[in-house]
Amino acid sequence: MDCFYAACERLREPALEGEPVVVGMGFEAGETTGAVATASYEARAHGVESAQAISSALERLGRHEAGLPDRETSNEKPRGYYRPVDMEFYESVSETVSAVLDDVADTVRAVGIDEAYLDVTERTGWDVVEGFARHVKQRIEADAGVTASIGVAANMSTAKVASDYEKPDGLVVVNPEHTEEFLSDLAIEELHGVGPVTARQLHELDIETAGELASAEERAVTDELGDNGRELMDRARGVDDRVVEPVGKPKSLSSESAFAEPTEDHAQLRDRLEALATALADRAQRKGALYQTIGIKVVTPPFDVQTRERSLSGPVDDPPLVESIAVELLEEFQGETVRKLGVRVSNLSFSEGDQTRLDGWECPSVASTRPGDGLRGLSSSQDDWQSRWRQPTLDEFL
DNA sequence: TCTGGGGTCCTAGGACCC
DNA sequence: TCTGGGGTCCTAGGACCC
Repeated sequence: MDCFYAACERLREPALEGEPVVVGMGFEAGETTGAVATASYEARAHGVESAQAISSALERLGRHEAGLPDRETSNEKPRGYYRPVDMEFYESVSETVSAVLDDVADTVRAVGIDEAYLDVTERTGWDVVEGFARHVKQRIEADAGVTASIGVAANMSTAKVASDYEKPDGLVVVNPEHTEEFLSDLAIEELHGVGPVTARQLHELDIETAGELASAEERAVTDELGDNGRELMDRARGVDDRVVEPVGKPKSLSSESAFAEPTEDHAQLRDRLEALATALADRAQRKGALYQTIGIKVVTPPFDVQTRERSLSGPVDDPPLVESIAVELLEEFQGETVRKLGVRVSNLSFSEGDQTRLDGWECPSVASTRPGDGLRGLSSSQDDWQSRWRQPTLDEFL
């Protein structure tokens, strides 16, 4: 989808059509930290980009204040419309789009909220696929009111590149026999899977385009990039054997948040971590996910990411335990200045049916844990709990 | 580019097992 | 106790993506 969040905002606020629109976190009153999630092309023209700090975005593009008369004159700084992220609304639009995709494709693999791969092998043919794709675009626009860019190719990685090639509202068909030709002049940065690090490594090998990567000496590339290098060379050659499969169940769930001002106040850190843990455990419960590993993420200035995790002897749905383990893992960072915290559950399994609660399995000492309880109390109750879950040893079994 | 939030996959060492 | 070969799981970190 093209500038999906901004397109959604225009859907319910048509006056934003043609105006610079910026959607992001931290745009609401009282918030100071945040970043751009999506900028419309009009906003991008002023240098506003995804992932940009809100302060930088505002420097480039001022903000229309709601309710104030528009006093814009030619010599005034350009202004745009800033809107906070509203995931619920975007998800509802996304569902409408998904319904169209499910209808037109054999298989759909959703990638995030605004992208998908479609296998349409059985629905169309190379001679008529352009018309087919145009039809899909029209149906998306008619049903959901937002535009998509489509790339058609013989495999996933080439189709992805093709879809980015003519954004917005693009439609690019790469016939199988033209794949190499299509890719040859492409900057390596445009290949899916090449980020800043890989791009730098490739530049060091004097490789600038997909065509150069395709014909590079394999040894040189794999020495630098390992297996990933071989993979990227295939992609650059238009070779990709992956099959379009629907996304499965999530493998991990996480919740994180940044502080307006980095802090070393451990009580404040713990409070934030507990709130994150509670929200995360709640989300896992709603999704029917059991977790066997609980971890935290601690980001210290300038941007050092550290993670700690602990695995249990069996999968659980136990919100108080998520909280107590997270807090225990945080102990190690006592005294450190922290700019961002996160909690994660992984090693997920999903119960049949809609099991939302393992009533009767809760360990009483954990259940009775109060906010003021000491950590030692928490960890010993966790040991109790673990002993209930541990697989019997051979001795016990015999 | 001074950096939000939610994910996936890969690597590498260590513990442990047969 | 100067030690093969194959394998799994756990933890921490890193690159990348939307």
